[in-house]
Amino acid sequence: MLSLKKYFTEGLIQFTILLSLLGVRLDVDTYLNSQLPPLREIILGQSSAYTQTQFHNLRNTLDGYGIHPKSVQLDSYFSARRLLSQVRALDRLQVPSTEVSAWLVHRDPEGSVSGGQPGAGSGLQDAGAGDGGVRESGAEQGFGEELEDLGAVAAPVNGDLTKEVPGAEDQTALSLEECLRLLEATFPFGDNSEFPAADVSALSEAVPGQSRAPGGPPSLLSPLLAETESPFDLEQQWQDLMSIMEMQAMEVNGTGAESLYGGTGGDLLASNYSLAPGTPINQNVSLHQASLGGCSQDFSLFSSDMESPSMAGGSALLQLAPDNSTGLNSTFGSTNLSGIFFPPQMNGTGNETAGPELPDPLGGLLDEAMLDEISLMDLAIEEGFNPVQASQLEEEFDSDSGLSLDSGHSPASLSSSEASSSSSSSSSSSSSSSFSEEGAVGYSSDSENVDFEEAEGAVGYQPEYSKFCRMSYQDPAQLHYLPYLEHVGHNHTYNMAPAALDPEEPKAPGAGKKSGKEKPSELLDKQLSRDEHRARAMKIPFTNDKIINLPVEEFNELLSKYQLSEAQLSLIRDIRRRGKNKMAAQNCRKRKLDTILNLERDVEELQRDKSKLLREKVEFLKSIRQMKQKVQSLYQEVFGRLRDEQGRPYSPSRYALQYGSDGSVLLIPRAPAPAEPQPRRQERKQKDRRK
DNA sequence: TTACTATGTCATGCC
DNA sequence: AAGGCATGACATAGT
Repeated sequence: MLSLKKYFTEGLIQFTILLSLLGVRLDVDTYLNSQLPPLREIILGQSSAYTQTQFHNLRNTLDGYGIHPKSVQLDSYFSARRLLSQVRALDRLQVPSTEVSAWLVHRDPEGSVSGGQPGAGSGLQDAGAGDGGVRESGAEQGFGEELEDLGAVAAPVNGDLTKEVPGAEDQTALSLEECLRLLEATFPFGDNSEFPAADVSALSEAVPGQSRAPGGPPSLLSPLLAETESPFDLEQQWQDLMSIMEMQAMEVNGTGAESLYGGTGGDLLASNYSLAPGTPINQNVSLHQASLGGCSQDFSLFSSDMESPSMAGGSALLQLAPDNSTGLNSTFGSTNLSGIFFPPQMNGTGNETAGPELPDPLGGLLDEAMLDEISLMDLAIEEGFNPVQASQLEEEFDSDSGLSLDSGHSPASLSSSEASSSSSSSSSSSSSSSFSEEGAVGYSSDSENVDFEEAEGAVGYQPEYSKFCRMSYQDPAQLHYLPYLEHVGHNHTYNMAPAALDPEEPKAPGAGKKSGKEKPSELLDKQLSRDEHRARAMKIPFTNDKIINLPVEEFNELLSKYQLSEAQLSLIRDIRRRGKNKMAAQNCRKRKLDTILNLERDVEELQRDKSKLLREKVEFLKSIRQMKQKVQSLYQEVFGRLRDEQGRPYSPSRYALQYGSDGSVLLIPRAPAPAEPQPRRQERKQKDRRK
């Protein structure tokens, strides 16, 4: 199996790559579905989940085989963007069919071009871009990207490729998630490593002082900083370029969610910094830090965007978040921003505002305060999650890996509404069908006994199914929605074996009123229940139907009309008791069945709700992160523009901005400076932070 | 033959 | 107290 798996996957993936290079899209699903059912598992892993193993192996394969880049032209770039969008769409929409696309990814051997962005170019082989294009976790499930974006809670990634390779068996297993990552690593927003040289380099070179010097200081591209402001409106160019790419993306995925996800404004945000020249790849920067820190140079902030396409794509949120000043204030309150916005990577950046290593500016604010408060574990507790599930979910958040809240974790999740209920619905449906079948069988004898109902006056007792079915609290018609169940009928009259009949039963079965029926007596005998046989044997002068269903008063009156022996009376009472109990048992089972079905529906609904809430949570977390980044950026802008009496900028290591609850921003000394009675300078700026 | 399902029946508790 | 209902447990027959 293993050899087959390896052989097949290698061959198929390589072939797919070749086809992809030729512009042919290969639909693997056909092959997966038709001939070898296990092949789907071979390629995609169990439950079509894109396993981590394959995730690693793709990288392994690409790395090992050293796929070389083609000359990437602008068209190919857009094609790559389209493929990226397709991959995203696949991830989002839970594509019914598997489509494997291949891309050529390479690392610039010189690294000069790719050096500008973390994760760019190095994502494949180096994986050393820290949080760059390589993620440790390979969860390729539904919410992968969204959860990826939650860099605020993402655990640091050492970016060591070897760490991801261990245990990899299929060398060429390809997952969509991996493709996405590769694409992100190859064509990150603003990335220039694999970017068409004709485009990006032209843009980059067009900016003086923003050369691609690998070791160049990651100067902040804040438009407000005169020293770093490029005479060239680089952002505008990038916006134009990104708008084109967005149109490309829209072609693939026109959903509204994609706008939030796929990256409109997020691209813009990323584009603001995407061409930060010579921004070195901080190999040691954790994603956590990357997303929260790096204010001064923005490259860490940017790197998170690079890593998180969905994050970068949060344009709508990005623009909406600042408007929500209330929420922002409520979130930040009068937090002393001095300890919040201090970028950890300020030192060595060449920016004069840079200072020694400083705490993560927003980490303490959002990560610990916000994200902890709405931790998944809390959610798990509130929603009754399985602790294991919750921890796993949180772990995947931390690992910044993909996650399918629907299919992957919740056994039933995959909400039927969306992706969530895939597995849940499947499991539930299977059980549901079984239950339905059971229930239907139990109550399918309605039609079966119509004949007996019509045969009024027959000696044999026939339960009034129509009566008790109507009498039951549930409409029996609901059991008929499964047509095949109508044919399910059972004759449990226990008279199949004549030897089992009471010895006093008359040999001639035609003693009853039904004897005149056209049916053969033997057949009629078989249709009689044991009590009917007994009644006939005891020569009970009325039908079992009357015995059972007459009201007690009428029943007693009926008994009084006849001179019955003690044995006959006992049998009649037993017949009545058993008949009523039989109906009661049927009703009881029906109720039980309905209860189970209702519970099952409730479970499905709750699972859908859970999935929906989790998706909303992911969106909220994304929004929070975007707001955080926006505040970070604004902080940088404001702080960078501040000048003292001599016109010198303030050192971020010594000063910080404090955000007041009333919207004011105070410049305060970072250090408590107990020696100094008062701050050397305190500026109060009434700034409207809202855009 | 065995496992499972559907149904009937009994015992019991409750109303 | 009797009758009826509900239900768990068991038996039986069928698949």
